[in-house]
Amino acid sequence: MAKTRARWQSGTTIKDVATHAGVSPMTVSRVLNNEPVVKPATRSRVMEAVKELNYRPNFSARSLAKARSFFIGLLYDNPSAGYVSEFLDGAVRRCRADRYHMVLENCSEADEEGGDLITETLSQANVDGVIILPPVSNNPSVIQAVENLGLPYVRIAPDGEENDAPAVGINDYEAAYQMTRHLIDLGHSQIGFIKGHPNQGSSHERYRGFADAMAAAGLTVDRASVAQGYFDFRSGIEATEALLSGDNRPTAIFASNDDMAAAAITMARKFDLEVPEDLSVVGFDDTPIAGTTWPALTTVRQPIAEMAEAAVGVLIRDLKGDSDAPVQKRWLLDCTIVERDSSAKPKPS
Amino acid sequence: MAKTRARWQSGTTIKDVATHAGVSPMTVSRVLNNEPVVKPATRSRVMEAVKELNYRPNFSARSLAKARSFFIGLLYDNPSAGYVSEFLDGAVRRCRADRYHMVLENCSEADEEGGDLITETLSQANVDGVIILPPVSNNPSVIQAVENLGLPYVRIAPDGEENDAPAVGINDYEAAYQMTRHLIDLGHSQIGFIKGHPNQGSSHERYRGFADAMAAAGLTVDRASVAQGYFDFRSGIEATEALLSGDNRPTAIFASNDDMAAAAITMARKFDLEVPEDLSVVGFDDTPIAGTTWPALTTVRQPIAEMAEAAVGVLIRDLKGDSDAPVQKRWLLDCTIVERDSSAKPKPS
DNA sequence: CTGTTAGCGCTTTCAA
DNA sequence: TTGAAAGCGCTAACAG
Repeated sequence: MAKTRARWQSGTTIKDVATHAGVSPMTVSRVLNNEPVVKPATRSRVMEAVKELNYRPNFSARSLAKARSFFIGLLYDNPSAGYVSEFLDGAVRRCRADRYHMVLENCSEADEEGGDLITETLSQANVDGVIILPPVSNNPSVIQAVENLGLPYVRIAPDGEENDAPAVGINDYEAAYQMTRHLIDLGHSQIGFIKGHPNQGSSHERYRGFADAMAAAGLTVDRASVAQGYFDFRSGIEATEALLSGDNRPTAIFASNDDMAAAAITMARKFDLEVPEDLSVVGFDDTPIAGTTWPALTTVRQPIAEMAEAAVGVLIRDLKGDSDAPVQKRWLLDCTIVERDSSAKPKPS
Repeated sequence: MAKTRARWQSGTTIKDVATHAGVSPMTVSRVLNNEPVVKPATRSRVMEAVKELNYRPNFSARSLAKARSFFIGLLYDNPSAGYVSEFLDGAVRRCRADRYHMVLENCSEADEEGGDLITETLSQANVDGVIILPPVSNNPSVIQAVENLGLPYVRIAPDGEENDAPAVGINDYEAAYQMTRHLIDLGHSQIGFIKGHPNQGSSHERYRGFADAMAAAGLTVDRASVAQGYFDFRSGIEATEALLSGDNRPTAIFASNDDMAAAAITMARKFDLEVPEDLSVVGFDDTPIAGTTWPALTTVRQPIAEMAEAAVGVLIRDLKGDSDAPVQKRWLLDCTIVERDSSAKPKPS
């Protein structure tokens, strides 16, 4: 017995369809690729044959002939879990519209291997282009590897402006500015801020947004009202303790991410402060945690899925090569503030 | 000027390498595929040529010739974010060992489309096999579509036993049993249980494990000590309230997942109960939330990455077809209990 | 151990 | 508007 052909192949080829429809394989190909030149009558004849034979094109063959794989690689490391999966949603959705597919590549070992692993993996994956998630989007050796392969790529939320490859990110500054305004508009003037990890660009942007909004409102930001955090829960605990132990206790705390905001809420209780009555707490990111704090957290929602769609869109456009105009290099999407229950007017004291 | 060839192609082919090394293309192919027959001297000569020419194999061509794509599809919907991303880690890692790659397919629209979308997408994706995450692993129309395509597949944590395709899951019953033992061993005898969503098989298994452990210890489980939840925070709040309002207030609460356990911790405070001094609370899943409750949550850790590795391993073995022996159909991996700060001995009253 | 031949299934190119 | 020929880059099968 002949070794069965791979099970995923339906077995029928374009040739069978051609015979069945009484045309040449080439015509079938044209129909399948939606080329407009085919006569409607012929087209429908072919379509019928396709249906009847339950024909499925072989995409390896197509890739080989077209020299395009219709696969897009996604390089990630281990950002917050929610980030990847929400990103995937957007990316996969956008891909489907153009019949592309996402291939995943974990880059956590990229550092030791110095990019060689990426090079090998990526060329095996046979992708037409690559999307690079943070923090990999700031990893020079990975970027280098991708460039050496000659692959077009889009970076997500990269820190610096070191190169001119397209990048998609969020407007951290603006979002932090608006969130600060939200607190100010509620009537707060003593606002504490918990910074993010100093090795990440967004930390600085968020702080800038906060500081500028305060300044614009004529409010002062002194040392005592800013605490250093590192994006994790534990550091949020310590930062909050510092903020709440001072003389001029703030009536609101703006943490640079949700984990630290959750910590602030927890810590408030140790100080016998009710949230939001005695202390408003707001975060950033709208991670799942925001829905499981008590009270539920007012926070900044990143349009992660939209970023994904944008990134895939840019890449596909590039791949198609139908944009001769110099492409825009940097997209900054706007966030939205999700008002839940952890922020309110300060108690009239 | 000729249309440039796709950028991901290095341009050099197996033929160039062959010429450069003074052998036939076939020999190069054998070297590249690690076939042991090649004479070491020849092999190294080829390797050098590969290096010098910076040759990268074209995987579409290989796929076409081998009738295998080396892609594995991952069908998911939207389980908890952490689940997907941890699963991916394990899957991608395991794939790399055999030079496979993961292609992602979102199935959230599968219900309306009745499987047709999946059929189309999947045949385009050109995958050799498929791994199906919950809750899709219980979606009959998706399973049907995959089977129609003749694709081998592995389901993750499916509920029933309706079919005999391979499946990988965790031993919910055993884990719940052990966690209950943990509480009993600490000295608790009044233990409240918050059930999970009744439409999921794991809810029942976890409850069974709890009930059996209690029975085995000679402890009674009455109506008042079991509350219905639905896996979300809100339902955990209500369930805990019910549990804590009764006459025989429990000294420990076992929630069927972490979200509900987080709710239990929150609710305990409303009742002026300290955790774990007055009330122990334990969860299930070890989601990121478990690290951001206060106190940190004792919970059951699922070996998600291991499940992924197992699933990919099974699939690849099947794909290789090198196992003639009837394959095992169902794997149940063991969980581990992560003891943190939310469980302790009951206060001597 | 290595080479030759003949495709894999589709698309490009050119001709009709 | 359609078809014929000639590969895309690689590997199975067979010879030697």
